[in-house]
Amino acid sequence: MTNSNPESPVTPSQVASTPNNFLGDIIAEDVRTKKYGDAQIQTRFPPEPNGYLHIGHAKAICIDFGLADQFGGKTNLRFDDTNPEKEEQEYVDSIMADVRWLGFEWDRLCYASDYFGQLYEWALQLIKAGKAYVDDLTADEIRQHRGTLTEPGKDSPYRDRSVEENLDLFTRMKAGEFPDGTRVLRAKIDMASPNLNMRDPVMYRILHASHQRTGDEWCIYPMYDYAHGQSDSLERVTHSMCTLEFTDHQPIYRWYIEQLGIFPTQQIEFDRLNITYTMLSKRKLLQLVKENRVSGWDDPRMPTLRGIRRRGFTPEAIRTFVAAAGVSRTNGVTDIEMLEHFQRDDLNHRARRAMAVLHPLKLVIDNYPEGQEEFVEVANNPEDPSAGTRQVPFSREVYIEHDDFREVPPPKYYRLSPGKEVRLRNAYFVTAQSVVKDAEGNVVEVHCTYDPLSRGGNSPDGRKVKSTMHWVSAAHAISAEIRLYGNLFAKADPYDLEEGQDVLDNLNPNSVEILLGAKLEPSLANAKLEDRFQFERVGYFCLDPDSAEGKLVFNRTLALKDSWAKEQKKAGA
RNA sequence: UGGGCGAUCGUCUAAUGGUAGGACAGUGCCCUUUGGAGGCACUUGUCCAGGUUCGAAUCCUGGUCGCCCAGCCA
Repeated sequence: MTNSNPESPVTPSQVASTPNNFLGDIIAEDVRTKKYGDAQIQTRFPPEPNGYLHIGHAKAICIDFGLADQFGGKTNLRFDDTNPEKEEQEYVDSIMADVRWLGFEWDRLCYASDYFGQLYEWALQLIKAGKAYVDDLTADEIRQHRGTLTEPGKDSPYRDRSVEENLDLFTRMKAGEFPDGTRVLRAKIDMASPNLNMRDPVMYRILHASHQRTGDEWCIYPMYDYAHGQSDSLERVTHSMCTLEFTDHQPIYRWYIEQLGIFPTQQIEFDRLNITYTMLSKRKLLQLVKENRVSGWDDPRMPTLRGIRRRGFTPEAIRTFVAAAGVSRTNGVTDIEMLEHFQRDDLNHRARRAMAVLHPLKLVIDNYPEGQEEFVEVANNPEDPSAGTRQVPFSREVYIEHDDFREVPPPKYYRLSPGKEVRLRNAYFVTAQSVVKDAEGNVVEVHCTYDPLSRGGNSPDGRKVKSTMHWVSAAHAISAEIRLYGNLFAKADPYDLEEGQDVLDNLNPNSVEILLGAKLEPSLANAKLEDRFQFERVGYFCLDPDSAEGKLVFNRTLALKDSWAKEQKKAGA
């Protein structure tokens, strides 16, 4: 993937995959100054297994794995599984699969729960050093004692218990002698700190809950803030990248590391990925699934990796997009068009072309012999000659897109209309002659004549046509269900709410449109899952797993850019 | 309001005291057997006010605006 030879061609995506950013600058400097001696660069991707990964995680993954790779280091996948009440094996499995799908492989597979024993020992050590105490205050009382943003907190009345009493109480907490919520272990730091995170943070809470990995071995569980920094330290993570909201937690991690005298990991924060028309709250995403507002975590409208994968997005495009969007410390919102651009760019180069008519209109070629059929040769991908060609059947009756014929053409309309000659792609020139209408006056059939000399799509006399249209032979067409997807949210900023509204009130009511009458060229009957196609002049599509024997379902990944639609919009405006 | 973080084209992001550049979006033209793709061109920006300096997006001072923090969530 890296290219050190300046003479050899470098593709734009390669350039985009190794951008300069402030994280790389920091690591490069640390490598230069040998801050960690001869130790390799070590990073980690630390998801909590309480939901499916989404495009925002993809950014973190690309940063964690990408940066380590760039500097010859390694990356661990570590599950931050310190809250058994929210975490499930299902999520662990999906996260591993999704990381691999994105194209990354971890060095070590770790769990914060691997460190429960060590963390407990360290807690004992802190108690013995007079740096931690058991607090009997209720959650409510602890909150009240914490103070506010502007007022300092108050010491708990249990803050000055003896080491012996703390040791006794904490070991009994572990032994299961106390009910949930009755006591916690807290770090003795500073109740007056302007950083609320430092006002004697809770280290352990009592939770008689079964953990997906440790079962019932523990009934006390460490808080994230007590577990995270030490987990990094234990894995000798040199650079621990995380999102901006954890900036205020750095002092806690450092405090534990200093008190314990263990390996000092360096944490560096970066901005979260935000995308227009998209919502990346794990909690809200869960709600969408639970309330059946979408078909599941893998609904093609979901911003989950599972969802966009089913929609037809590729790991390559996601990685290119993440790199292009960049990383900084500003809170911004990236235009979803940027994601779509890199996905189209990727698919344009790789996707096999096919012809599919979404809204069929029958076109009868009056001077084409009845009962005759022939095959025309079509390039599988004009962008890639090595993709070869295929034979597509042609006959007297074909389907064309309803929108490709206008009885009364508007200005700048290049497609078929009475008396106008156009090209049926790779086949023949045809000229519209007459129409058949139903009782309501809708055009239901168009009759035309063709020029037999224009076989393949060119006339020997050099005649030009203004438009080329896709088509499917009616006699050979296969049917399929087509699902057209749009943005899940109606507003660029889903959180742009009226008083009393919820973000889910901004869901786009038209985020999916299902077409049942589409006609496709027969070769599409052989489509397999993960195959990607460009239906020419329409968009990029992939086979949906809902497909079954004799029942094809295609998802539209993205529509092709449409300058005619833009033209119409301008005319209408 | 206490603390932390941040502010560069419409959007995202470079420039690390020395020509404000790229990508996306937009506009126009060219090309085209996909109104796709491609090519060319164009437009638009350093939050504000002072200061230091030969020279400031960058350094200093003071404002303004935005984000995060008061879970026994992560």
